[in-house]
Amino acid sequence: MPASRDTPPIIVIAGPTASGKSKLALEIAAALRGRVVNADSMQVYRELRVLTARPGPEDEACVPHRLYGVLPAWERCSAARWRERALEQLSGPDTGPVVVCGGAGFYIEALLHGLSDMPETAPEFEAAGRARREMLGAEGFHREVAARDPELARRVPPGDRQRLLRAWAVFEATGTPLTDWQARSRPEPLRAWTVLLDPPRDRLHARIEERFRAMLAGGAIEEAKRLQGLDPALPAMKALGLPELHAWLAGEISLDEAGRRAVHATRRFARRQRTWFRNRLRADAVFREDFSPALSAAAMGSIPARFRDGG
RNA sequence: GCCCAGGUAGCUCAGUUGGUAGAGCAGCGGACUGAAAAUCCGCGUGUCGGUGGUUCGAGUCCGCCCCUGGGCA
Repeated sequence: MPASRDTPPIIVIAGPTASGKSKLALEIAAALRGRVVNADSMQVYRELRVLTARPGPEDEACVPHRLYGVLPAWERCSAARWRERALEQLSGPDTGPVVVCGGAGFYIEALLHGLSDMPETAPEFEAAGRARREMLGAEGFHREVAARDPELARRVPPGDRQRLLRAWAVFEATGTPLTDWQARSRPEPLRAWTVLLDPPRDRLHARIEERFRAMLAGGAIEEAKRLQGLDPALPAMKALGLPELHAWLAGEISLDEAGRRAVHATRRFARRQRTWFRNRLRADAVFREDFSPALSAAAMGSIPARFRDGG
């Protein structure tokens, strides 16, 4: 059954960073008279424009872009928060297909397959967990999590502080193991047509490098300066290139070195994205060639009629 | 030309009194249910610069040669 009457068709454009997603999404949304919805965890932050290669005003003038730059950098986005807002986009007054575009595999999965329903946990619990881990050490903390949620401790190694912290905090906040919450059923999956861009590694690497140079020329330094002084633990402060530019601004490394590190970090990120998409995303159409008008036409052509209708 | 210090994995280097090599980084693969551009997990054969010798056995000891850095002339 196609998407129900009150839900617009969903087209997903996924792929590693610098694979040409935004451009393709724009073209598809323009052709089908739909809109682009951001599925990138960093492009949601208002102050991050250059460093995240966010679509510019010209693009937004051409086609409606949603969920880009919608949160200030000092707030914390999350898959759940993003998902809620993305769902709003599916039930809003707009017409035309929704072209979900982004490199955050986790976000895309959260939207399409949902997250188990569970209460939010106040940030204090996480802070307490951090202190606890500091005190007990990695192994000790892992054992403590194991006492509360053995199933999770089995899955998650002691080194994975983020997941352990989350599990600890959820138990402290709710008295119920995270695993139990996660065992709750997820909603019905949403139907979507998923296009994956997966260009050759060498091309991707070259593009990442030239793109970073363009970012520097395009105001990345000013952008980084404006974000100096914010808590480096904030998600927005983890944007690729930002810590590196901050290190340069602090006089710790040369600009060249900052560039090398940023490009390097971006490549590694692209590798993780490919792993996710390759193994976890169920793509309906995969394009491995470089971005081009021909690819754009082919991608467009892959979309079945029932996903084109703006109903 | 002489003296010294080095030449070991793509890079930086370990290698105990001789028992046919191992870390970090890079790279690659993988995981992923409210931080995800995050957070983790796994994967190490390489003419030990070359060559001749000593030895049951040489990255390790000896000779010669080559290369790199530094010093003295």
